[in-house]
Amino acid sequence: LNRSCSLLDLKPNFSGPPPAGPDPYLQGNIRLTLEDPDLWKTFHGIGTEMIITKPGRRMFPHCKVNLSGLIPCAKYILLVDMVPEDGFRYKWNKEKWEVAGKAEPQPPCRTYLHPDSPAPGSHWMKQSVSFLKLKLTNNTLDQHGHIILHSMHRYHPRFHLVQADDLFSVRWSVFQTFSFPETSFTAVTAYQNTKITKLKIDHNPFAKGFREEGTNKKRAHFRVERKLTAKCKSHLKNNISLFFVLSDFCRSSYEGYDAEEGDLPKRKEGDTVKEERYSPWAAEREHSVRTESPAGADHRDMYNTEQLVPAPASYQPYRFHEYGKSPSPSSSVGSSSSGSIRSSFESRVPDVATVPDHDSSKPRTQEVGPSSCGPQHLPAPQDYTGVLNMSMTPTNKPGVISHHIYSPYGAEQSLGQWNGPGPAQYPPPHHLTAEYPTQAVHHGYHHGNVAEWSQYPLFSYSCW
DNA sequence: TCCGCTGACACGTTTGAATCGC
DNA sequence: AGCGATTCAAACGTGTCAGCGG
Repeated sequence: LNRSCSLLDLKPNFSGPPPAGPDPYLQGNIRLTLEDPDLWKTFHGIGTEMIITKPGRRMFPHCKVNLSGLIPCAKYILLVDMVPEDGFRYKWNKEKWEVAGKAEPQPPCRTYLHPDSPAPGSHWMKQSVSFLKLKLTNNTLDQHGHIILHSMHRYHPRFHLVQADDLFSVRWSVFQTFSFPETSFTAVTAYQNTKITKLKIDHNPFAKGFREEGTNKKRAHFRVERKLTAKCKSHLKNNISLFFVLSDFCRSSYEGYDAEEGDLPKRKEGDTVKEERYSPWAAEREHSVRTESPAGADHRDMYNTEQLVPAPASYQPYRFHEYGKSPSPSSSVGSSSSGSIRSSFESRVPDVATVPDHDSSKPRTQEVGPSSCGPQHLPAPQDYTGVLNMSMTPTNKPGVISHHIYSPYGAEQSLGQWNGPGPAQYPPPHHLTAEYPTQAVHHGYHHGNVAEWSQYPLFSYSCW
């Protein structure tokens, strides 16, 4: 059932020291499968939307993957970032998505580091890996480390698996990238497609209160009260008698209620979702038109692979058919390649934060699960919990990379072993936006020394 | 006027501390 | 005293919707 992709190619990030640990050859069977692919496909068939809010909003469905083929004893780091699907902004118009212009400048690029990282392969493989706590925000000044996105823009999550004992050795490590077409979504501040709303309510336990069975009366009552409150505020502000307020409310509120009841049959149409399986994004995903990509990007990906897992043939072609005339600009480009696993040599710079001064002798307080792999002098997993901020911050120490790690589980601890900017863990907002060097994207794999590396953000290729 | 965004709200789930029984 | 099961309240996550503002 699971969608999966096997490692088709494997190369070290760059010509640095060889990967620590076992022979990379042994890693050729690594598989990363998306859990609950049917649910994702159901959403994708309609056109997944993800709410983004200032305080941050979880994804639903949330990213959950299974890993296999890892070396049980070797340590791995698992990351997720969000990649723009294309260079456009969209709008919801008459029950479909339309291009509404060029994409806005890319927000500060962040990567979410799985809280368990780093952990041995046995840990990653023993159960599914959930990114439940990953949050999306539209607040470009966000200080919590959530992934920043633009509303009305399309993205898809991308998973990065790095074999590394810790974040400090990531640079010398092999990493692979995986993505799944059906996980693409449009970031929105309010749902546009009512079918998506219905799907979310039906499948998300937290939204159980909005399901049609049972609680309608309560919510209707709630709406009435809200309406009264709003009207009272409004009318009182204008010194209008409460008598008229109430009489007006009594009329209009029930009109509203009736109208909603009348809407129910429309909502029921959502039940036909499965029959109507289509996607506003049709075939464009296959083409991945990144029309706004920096020139020359194609030459950057020499040492990494992205395992793009296309939807099954039975799934995507109909979308292509249904939306062949989609206004989406990419739908008219290229051809579908569904039906086979594709390894995409997407341009990117495999730069990962590295701190040379890491004290490996520091006592460890916790290991990730039982391990029979002998002594491992590694930081406690939570040390790296959270999100990597891709922004660059001036540091006092030459050669120190100042990627910021945000941790929803303990910000203080998360950076405990980094020789980064210290108190500037949450840098002034201007660091978040202005210092993302797009030029870094073009010079990925020739790093002479650590100081030079510090110019480059982690996975900067994802932002253009 | 339109439309995207925001914040307050009710409802349900999750979490963790407190309590109880063995 | 220690452990596991249960209870309960606070925290959190959710979609809704009126109002705001560009």
